[in-house]
Amino acid sequence: MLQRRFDEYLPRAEDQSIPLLPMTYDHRAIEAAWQQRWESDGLYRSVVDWDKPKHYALTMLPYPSGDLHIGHWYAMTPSDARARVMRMKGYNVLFPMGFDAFGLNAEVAAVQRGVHPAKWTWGNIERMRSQMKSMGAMFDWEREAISCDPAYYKWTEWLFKQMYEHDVAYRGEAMVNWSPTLQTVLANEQIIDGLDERTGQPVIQKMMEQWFFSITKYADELLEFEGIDWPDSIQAQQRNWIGRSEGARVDFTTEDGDTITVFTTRPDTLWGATFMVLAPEHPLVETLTADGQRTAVTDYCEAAARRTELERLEGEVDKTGVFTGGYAINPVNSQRVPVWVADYVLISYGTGAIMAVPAHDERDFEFARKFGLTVTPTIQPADADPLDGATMDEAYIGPGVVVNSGPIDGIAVTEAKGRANPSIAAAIDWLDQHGAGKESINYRVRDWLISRQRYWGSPIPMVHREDGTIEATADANLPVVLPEDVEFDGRSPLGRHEPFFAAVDSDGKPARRETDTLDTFMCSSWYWFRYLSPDFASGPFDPEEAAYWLPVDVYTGGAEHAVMHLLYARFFVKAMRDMGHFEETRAIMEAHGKDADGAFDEPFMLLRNQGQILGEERAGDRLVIDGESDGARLIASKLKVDGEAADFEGAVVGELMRRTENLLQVDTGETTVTVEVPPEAVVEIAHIPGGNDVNQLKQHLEVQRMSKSKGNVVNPDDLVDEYGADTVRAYLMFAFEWLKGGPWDNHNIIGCRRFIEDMWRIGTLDYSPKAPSDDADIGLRRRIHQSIQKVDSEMMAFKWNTAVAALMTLRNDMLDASRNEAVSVDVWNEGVETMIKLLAPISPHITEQLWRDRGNQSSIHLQAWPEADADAAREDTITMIVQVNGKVRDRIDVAADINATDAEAAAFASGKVSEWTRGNEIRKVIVREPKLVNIVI
RNA sequence: GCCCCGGUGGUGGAACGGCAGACACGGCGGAUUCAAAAUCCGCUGCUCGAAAGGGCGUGCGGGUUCAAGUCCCGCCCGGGGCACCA
Repeated sequence: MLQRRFDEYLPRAEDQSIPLLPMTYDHRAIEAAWQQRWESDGLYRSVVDWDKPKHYALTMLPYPSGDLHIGHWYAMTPSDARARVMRMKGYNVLFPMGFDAFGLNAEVAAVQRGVHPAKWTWGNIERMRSQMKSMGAMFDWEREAISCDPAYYKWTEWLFKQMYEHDVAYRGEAMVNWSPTLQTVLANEQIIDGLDERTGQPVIQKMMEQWFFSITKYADELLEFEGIDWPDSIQAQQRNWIGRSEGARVDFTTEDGDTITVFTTRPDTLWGATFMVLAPEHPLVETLTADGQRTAVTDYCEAAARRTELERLEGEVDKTGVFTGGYAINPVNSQRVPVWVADYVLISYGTGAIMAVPAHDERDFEFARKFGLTVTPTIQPADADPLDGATMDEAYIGPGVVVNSGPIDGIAVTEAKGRANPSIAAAIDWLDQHGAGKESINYRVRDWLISRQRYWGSPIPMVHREDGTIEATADANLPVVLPEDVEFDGRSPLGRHEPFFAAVDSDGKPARRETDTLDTFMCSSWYWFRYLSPDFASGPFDPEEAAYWLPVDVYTGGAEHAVMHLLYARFFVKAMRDMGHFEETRAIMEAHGKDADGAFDEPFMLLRNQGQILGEERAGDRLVIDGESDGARLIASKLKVDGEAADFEGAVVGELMRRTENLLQVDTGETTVTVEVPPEAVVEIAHIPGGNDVNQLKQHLEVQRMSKSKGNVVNPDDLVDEYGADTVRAYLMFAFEWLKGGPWDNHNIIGCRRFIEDMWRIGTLDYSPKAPSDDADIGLRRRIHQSIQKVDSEMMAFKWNTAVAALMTLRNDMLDASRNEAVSVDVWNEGVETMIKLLAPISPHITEQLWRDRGNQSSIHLQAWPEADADAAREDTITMIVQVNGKVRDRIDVAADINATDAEAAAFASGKVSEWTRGNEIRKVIVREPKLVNIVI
């Protein structure tokens, strides 16, 4: 029988500092005591040791927003568990933590509360650091880096200066995104559908002089993912974002002699270019416009400027535009083509001007038909009547053969892009020979706009001299410190704070300091270098540390950073490499015999993105639905939430089980009905007054991100207090597919709490066998060693749910063994110790307590990771599947090493099989020893 | 429109092309209890059947294979990214 030995327990006299074992499993006492003890022992300090293999595990650093969120736990604790496994496997593991502390959010939040951003941020850091400690993670706090600390941003500034001196950073004028709400410019990556991704407010396009990083120089290298193991979706997103298109740049000449350069992916259709279109912001619009058209063009451009990007993208389905009155010459056939202005051409892509080929481009076709412009086909599809520009009713996009195009007539047009398409290759060659244009690659990605008209960020270490030139602040004067005695009124105070902006240049003349600050994404583009040596005073990182720890082996964090942080980080490493910042590190690596090739091309060798924890799913509403069935589902015409059966005649009444979009799964008590709620359905929701429709219903039922305003926040502190960090950690790993995430569910956590309590029972059981048997020993050892194999491989693959499941299965086996009392004490102990070790990365406190309580002096977290004994794990009998025509008809226990002949014989000996084969010719027998026999009749 | 990822019991989720539904929650039945909670034992995809056992089942339709949740083709649906991108 299981028996607890609560009353037998006494603290071990020889080591009073080990926390006392509580009488019962008391997670509060155990967790607090061990966290303190680990800290005082420096258990998680990581120090360079060239005699041991290193492992740099990194998880994205939090932004100090106030409180630690369950999402932080979800992201960080599996990362911690993985780092712990690597440590137990003998690696010297670095697992640091810090804070991404600058940024607009902190500034806005602090000012709203009437607190200084510095005070607000540092307060939050204190709070979150202590909350993080309650996770029991193995963070090495000695290496903490905080981006708003002058000791940190000195090097952010220094790196900016390096970029400037190496022509990677530059000041330039460009059309940029300006947020009137935030009173600052934003990077393209921070704009989604014309809205600022943080506040959801519209941004407008403005011509402004700003600081940029020329990330476009690295576009091609950033498209390469060779040698790194990153998720497909992140690679795809980055490739999409970079948006490489192969084609040509072609110069058209206006009648005034100006050049209009266009980019096209289809130079083979140049002979069909019957007009041109400029973006309203294009610099040549002004000069090209004929007097008679001036009013119309000016009005059009002004109207376009007033519209936000959002309206331009979403509002206009119909093409608009106006003729400038000007003409240009098509260089391939010297034809005179009219030049139009239209906002379907974007100033921010390509050259802001296009050649329009209405016959073979849908947008140009629509425009040409609307304004009565000439359509000239230059591609003839095979097996079709000749295309007629006057009568075509849509643009032809497919393959064929080139026509009406002089020198390239007759060449095949395929679906291939770039030079792989014979017609495009021929056109490019022709352009090249005639000096009319050249092969060109265009990227969608723009240079990274890094200046912000905000206060709470790293200062840009530049001064504007009286003569209008710009110079960098001398290294000796870094960091340029952000002043704290400022007043806030919605705009950045720096531009009005004379003690800050009054500077002197290198000649001693008065100068004005740059008052924009750096995008906070720059701070987080190099933070993993600072962790290596947060106090290092003569560079951003100590090459001695870097040589040992770099590169980062495993990086985990949210996929929302796909085209921001994760792209910038890659760019940064490449730029730092090209500026020579890793040369000393490389030399040290090589001196230690470590291969430095590729160590500085990419920041993170392996990347995994956890999913997101959403608010708890809303179900259980009582629904009354009237509608008609289309066979598969019920189409609702009227629907009432929390209504009564009598509300509609003949209605379906039931409980909401699940909602996806406008499809509801409704449990009527007898069956589950799928209900579709079309937009025109009449919807009544008791506590939402007024006219409701399917959108209110969605709102009402939405499973979504947790937020304070929605009141669906799961507070990790409360969970930890109630269940313990060990249980919460295990639950977060068990309840979700880690890479996917999902809605929070408060009910299932009890299963993990039971599991942890069972671990306690097993670990504290005073076991003695009643009837020891070798069979029992062999059986349990098999299960133990199979569990080691399973848990190890699942953890290495980030499959935390199945790793925990395997441990739960072992728990069940151990509980069975404790009841049967047939295994020897040695095997029982082997099971207990293996379980403690395998669980240690997931639930570090209870395992430490049990381990020490079993008389061990050293921490569980310093023990070697269990290695599976393949012989012990091997099954000697297995269940062989016998199929007839692929259907399972019998299961037979056979020796695991059975040969094909015996397996077949065993299968035919089965009575169940002969019932199915009787009277039939055996056509074929497939034997997959030792697992399966399939008899085909 | 293009790119990426998904769709499996009441729920979260398991399944090297080879026993679909591991593990857990919930549910049902039982034990214990004066009773409840906790705990323990059994059952739990749907369906026909008293049972033995059978049939059906991984979004839909085809295909490859002795064998398909898994591979291929074509759809539908959901999530994410890009998008008047020249």
